[in-house]
Amino acid sequence: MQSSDIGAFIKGLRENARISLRQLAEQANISNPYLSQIERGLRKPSAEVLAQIAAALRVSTPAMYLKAGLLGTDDGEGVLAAIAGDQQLTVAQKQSLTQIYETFIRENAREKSDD
Amino acid sequence: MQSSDIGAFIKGLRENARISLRQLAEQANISNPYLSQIERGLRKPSAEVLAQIAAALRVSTPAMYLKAGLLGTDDGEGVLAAIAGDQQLTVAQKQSLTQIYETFIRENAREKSDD
DNA sequence: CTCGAGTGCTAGCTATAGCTAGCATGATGC
DNA sequence: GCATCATGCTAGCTATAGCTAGCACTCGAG
Repeated sequence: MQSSDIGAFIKGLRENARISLRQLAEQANISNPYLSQIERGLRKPSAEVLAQIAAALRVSTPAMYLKAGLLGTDDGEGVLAAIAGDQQLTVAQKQSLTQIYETFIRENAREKSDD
Repeated sequence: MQSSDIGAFIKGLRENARISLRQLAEQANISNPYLSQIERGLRKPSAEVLAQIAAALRVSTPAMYLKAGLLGTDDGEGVLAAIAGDQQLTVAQKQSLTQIYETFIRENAREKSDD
């Protein structure tokens, strides 16, 4: 995912939400010229700014980070991040989910190598 | 989690790993003065730098982000979104994980209302 | 003693994230 | 026509992330 793609991603979400660039910038608490530059790929926003935009667009922060390349998809970090950060889960439940997830990944990797 | 705490967290991991500041900086591909400043809370590293340090210390990127305050603990829908977006999972596995997650949430909600 | 290697740090620099002030354009109402 | 509001954008600025050059210190070997 290149930085220009995160800009297009944000712009697409904003247009789907039918709000103007200024409205989103205000809701995300960043300046509208800066949001314009982000959408056009002229600036590379920090994780904090991405999190603010994600909140304003009602997208989860991990999903936004995934799109921006700050979390990878190859080693299941997106899922593990979300499990780790979920406050509704107990520690034991987090461990269970993590182990189940890793078991699935191992099965899939084994099936792949069997091909 | 304040930024000075992420510095102490990194320093603690490094000391546990018994490597020098220069060794970690080299493995993380950042300058050693900068790593020194990060550990002492004088600089606020970007998510990319945190990910590099995490990889060098063999800590997952999401765990590092959590410590740095870049991932929160409140967004529960992130788990479902991350499961849905994970390319390594089959459709059946996604359904299983989703159901298990939702079961856990229901159990926790019921226990809460019993209190 | 000196020298070399290792350690962590300081000072000052460059590049850029994110901002403010303000512009250009279009639409609407008088 | 003008004024006002909304839209997205440009230019130039400030603060700081991250760097290089080099310092001070410790330890061990000769």
